[in-house]
Amino acid sequence: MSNTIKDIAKKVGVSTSTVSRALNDHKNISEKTKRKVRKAAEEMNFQKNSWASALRTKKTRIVGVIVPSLTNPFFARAISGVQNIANENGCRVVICQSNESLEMEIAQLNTLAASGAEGILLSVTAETVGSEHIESIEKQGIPVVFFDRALDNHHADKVEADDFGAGRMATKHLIDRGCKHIVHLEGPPSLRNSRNRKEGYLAALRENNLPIDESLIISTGYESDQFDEQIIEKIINASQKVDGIFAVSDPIAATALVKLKKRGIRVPEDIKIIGFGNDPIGELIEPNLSTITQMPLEMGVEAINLLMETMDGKGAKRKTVRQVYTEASLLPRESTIG
Amino acid sequence: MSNTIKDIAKKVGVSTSTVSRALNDHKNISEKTKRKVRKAAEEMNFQKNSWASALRTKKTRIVGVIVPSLTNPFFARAISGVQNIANENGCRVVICQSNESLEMEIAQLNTLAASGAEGILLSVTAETVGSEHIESIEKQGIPVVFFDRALDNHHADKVEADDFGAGRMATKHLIDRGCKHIVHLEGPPSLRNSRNRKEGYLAALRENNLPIDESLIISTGYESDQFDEQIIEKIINASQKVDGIFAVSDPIAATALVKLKKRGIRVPEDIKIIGFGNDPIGELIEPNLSTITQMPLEMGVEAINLLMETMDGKGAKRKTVRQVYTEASLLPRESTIG
DNA sequence: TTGAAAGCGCTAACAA
DNA sequence: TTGTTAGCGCTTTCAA
Repeated sequence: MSNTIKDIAKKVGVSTSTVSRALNDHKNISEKTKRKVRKAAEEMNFQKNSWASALRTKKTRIVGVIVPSLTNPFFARAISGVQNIANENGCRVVICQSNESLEMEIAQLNTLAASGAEGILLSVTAETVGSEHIESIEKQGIPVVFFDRALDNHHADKVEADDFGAGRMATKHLIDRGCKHIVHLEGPPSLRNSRNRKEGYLAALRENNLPIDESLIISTGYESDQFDEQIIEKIINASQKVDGIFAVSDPIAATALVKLKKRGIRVPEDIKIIGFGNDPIGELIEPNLSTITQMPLEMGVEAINLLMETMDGKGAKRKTVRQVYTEASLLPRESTIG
Repeated sequence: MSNTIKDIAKKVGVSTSTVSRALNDHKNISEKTKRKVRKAAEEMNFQKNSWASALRTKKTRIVGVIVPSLTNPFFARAISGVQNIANENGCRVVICQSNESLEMEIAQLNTLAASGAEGILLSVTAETVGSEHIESIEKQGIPVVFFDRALDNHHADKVEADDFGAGRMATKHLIDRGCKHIVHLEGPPSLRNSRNRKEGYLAALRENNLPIDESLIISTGYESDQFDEQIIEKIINASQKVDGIFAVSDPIAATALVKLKKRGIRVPEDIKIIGFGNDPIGELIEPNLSTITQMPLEMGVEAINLLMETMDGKGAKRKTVRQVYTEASLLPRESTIG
């Protein structure tokens, strides 16, 4: 095993407490001693035993991250952002996937709490409705920060994309391209993001004096395997001839695009389609999919910053809830322009 | 904070050592005492402090996993397998992504070692050539098990897919469908997987008395953004008319498919294409992509089992290297059948 | 079968 | 500015 502060103390000729303080940059230690101690630590390749430290201080420097799925490029990227900042600050990141299952989400939260996570970054599942399980974690003194997917009836800090603005931007883009009868493929209404994107869609219609036709709002999931064949029927058989589609996600948009093409419908000539999220898939399908880009890395960074601020808040519990919005922007490609 | 064994001891009326032993199922404790202690622990919702335990026993029950990228559905799934088994055995899993960078891989290995990982599951980057960095970890007594992507000149346990067999199967499938001039889009030769898939391709050609044409073997990466436009030129301008393509990955196969279609080449009529890995993208492109399915979950399970066996090996260091192959199978779709 | 006591490596109150 | 000392919660040797 590696060296301990005792070894350093012996070598430098001071006490272990002086070593500990020097290493932790305590203010009451002379620069000279600090230098000597640090030099010795370096030479001996000292690694502080974080369990001993955690045991003593009750600070583990562990943060947990729970995402619905690691496969989603968005989350993978956001996690990179989290890891970068966390590591810079001497924190370890423990990553968990809930696989869109509330049961898993609860289990992961409890496991994280049991393993001493000092804070948790959470992106909820589409199944998550109540927030008792989250409150129970917070009651244990572990702060939770939502990122990307938040619960709106829960008072915790949140980092989200501007889903409303982005939904409006996407819809406006279709309108600008001449669309009059725009379908919205709506995500699970349990998710705040889905609802906000839909609200953006509705706002854009209203602002451009287009009628809102409830039959053009069709429910689906986020992933392509949740795409139901009936959606195509509904689009084709709509009372008004559909000429635009705004989908809640790129996989859904891409699936719709492919299936419509199979039915002989031309994209973008007959129907223009825009997705959401800038999934790599959009560049592979034909025609390329217009989409909304988010900033996953930045979102991860914002979230971990918020969390660490709270963690280091020395018990001074803040009463305000902070909400950070990251930018989203339009990425027009062939499926709306071509 | 939560209860300690001291609290349990007080409640049950025994000593802390008895509680500790009862909880750890020590053989010299009567069943009656064990029952009482466990009941109390349950009632008090006792969570053992793993740092105190780690500090004392020097066993952390932490395993690290390093993958090139979390975005890859294959790795995300393999990690699920690892997490399931690890959690069942009271282990925590720390996940890191190396982003296909050797420098990152080295950094992650060192971070994991410093945070006391007792074992590491590693899927190397395409840049990884030497194995000094891995040896240096092993010298610290931390066993490393390769999964999916292994280094062949390194004596550590490995869990891999049967890339050779799968490459042969894919190529044989094209031959069975009537292809005579088959291009292989080859992955980075630094990766054992790439080489094995290519060897499978060559074997299939040989076994079916087809000539091997070096100009039909074209280098590329694993990801679609590593696809070079020149590949298309090479395929179109080949001396012999190409009628089949076996690509090292689905993203590469899908990109080739899309770009060939843009050039007016029909798939599968003119050229049949098969990829590797069963990426969701294969079902979204038109025509659907034939592919090879692997068993990511099983691979993760095998890998963590191997690692835990070694970790729990009570110092009895094994001298043999174990190698596990997981099955791969053919998934024919429209791009070779249609 | 159980208990007493020491100690893992670190930190922090208190004393000097 | 530095040292002494006690103790975080757990395991384990030794003794009973």
